[in-house]
Amino acid sequence: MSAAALQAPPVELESAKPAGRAMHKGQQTKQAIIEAAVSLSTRLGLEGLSIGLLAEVMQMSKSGVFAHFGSREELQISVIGEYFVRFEQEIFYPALQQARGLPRLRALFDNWMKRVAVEIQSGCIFISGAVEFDDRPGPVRDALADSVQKWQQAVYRAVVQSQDCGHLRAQADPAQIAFEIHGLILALHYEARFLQKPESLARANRGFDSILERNAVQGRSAQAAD
Amino acid sequence: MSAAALQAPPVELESAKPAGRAMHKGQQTKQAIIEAAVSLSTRLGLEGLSIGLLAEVMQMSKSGVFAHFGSREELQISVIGEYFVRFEQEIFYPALQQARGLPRLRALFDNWMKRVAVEIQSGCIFISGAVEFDDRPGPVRDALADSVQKWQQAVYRAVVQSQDCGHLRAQADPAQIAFEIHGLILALHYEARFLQKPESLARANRGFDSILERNAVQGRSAQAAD
DNA sequence: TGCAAAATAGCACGGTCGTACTTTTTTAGA
DNA sequence: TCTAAAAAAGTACGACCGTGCTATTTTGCA
Repeated sequence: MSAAALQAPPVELESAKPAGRAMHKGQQTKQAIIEAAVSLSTRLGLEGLSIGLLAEVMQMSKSGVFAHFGSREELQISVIGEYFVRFEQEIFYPALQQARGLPRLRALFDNWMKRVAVEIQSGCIFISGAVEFDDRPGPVRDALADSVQKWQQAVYRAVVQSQDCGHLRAQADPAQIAFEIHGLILALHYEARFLQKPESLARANRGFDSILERNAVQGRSAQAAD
Repeated sequence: MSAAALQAPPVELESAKPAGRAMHKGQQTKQAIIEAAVSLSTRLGLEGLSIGLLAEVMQMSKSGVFAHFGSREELQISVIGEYFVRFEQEIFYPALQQARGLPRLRALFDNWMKRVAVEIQSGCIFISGAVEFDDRPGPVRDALADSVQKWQQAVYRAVVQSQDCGHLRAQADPAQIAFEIHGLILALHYEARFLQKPESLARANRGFDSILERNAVQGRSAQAAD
């Protein structure tokens, strides 16, 4: 027991501060490496991310970078984790400030669109990763799928809440709505980033509006909706 | 001029037979290599396709394979060409047998769905390639984008024809409809292949029906539709 | 059937990759 | 300030990559 107590790092406790909480040098550079790795991965994909290139960007030696992770897979998993955290912070949490139901669902989609508008230039790990790992089982694929599904759950809940609030038809299938929203985002990403069609952003927005209209409450003057 | 005539291969004329038209040995094996390459590329992506692996599959030497193409890029372009031809033959041409308008559009989508149902196991070069080459300009990207756009044009035309035939509302934006169809296919591929959700096939079909309903001719009893 | 030409194989090169092992430098607490 | 531990660098290895160059084998027409 006392041996275990010795192994536990004595610091760690004042963990309140979000970004700059007292880190040792190693943790700081590890965080810096991960951020550079995320930036590289969005552009080159998780498979295009190499330790050599990462070391070059960081102006470190390959082995210096490598030591922080122990394997390439662990590095990739760290990247996925960081990417997911940003996803939450940029899209999910801000949307929580909107009222439950349609307003929040709208905010979720709008924030998502804003993000994709940026990713048209850089790329999205959840999309490129799905292609890279779709028949390569293992911990990286699992981490990726977990993150994506957590995110999809959030969208799904927002749809269900919109039904509960009477903003969307109760008979509508919420999973079908989430599926179609997902399709719009994927088509936007494909056509804007690969085919370079600038009108895609407006197309995705129109598609979303059309989904809401089609699933709006009928008859009784559409209660709180918009 | 006579020199040009000499360079033209003297055979080539009885080109009627679809698969086995009189080839020299070289052209036969080249075709066999391309077919193996397509099979590998659907699973591993155009970037995952390596000459070494291809040689192993073909039971040939690396240099033997390489000589047919002169470069990896040329090999990739050949794969894209072959893949496109199959796309046409499996999806596009059969749909032409249906009557112009909604029936043909439906056939196009149905054939497409049948194909994607298979690609859930293998993969789709037009999807993985878009991710791999979306910020890598060059002849491969161009070949890929050309093929995709040719296919999208075909879908677009089928939509416009459905309007011309009075099967779909004339006021509808055909490009928007094509965009949303594309989204359904992409979501299907993503959720079925990566997330392994078997209900995605039904979701895509429901989405397509919903697009048709929403854009059906109003009032006057929907002329020839369905 | 012989022979040029086409097809295939063999081999080597420089490059990048992930990662193991060792050595040096930097860090931070007593 | 001294020193053990943490962090980083150095080096090397085996694997695979695309591709050039040179043999060897196989083809198909005169």
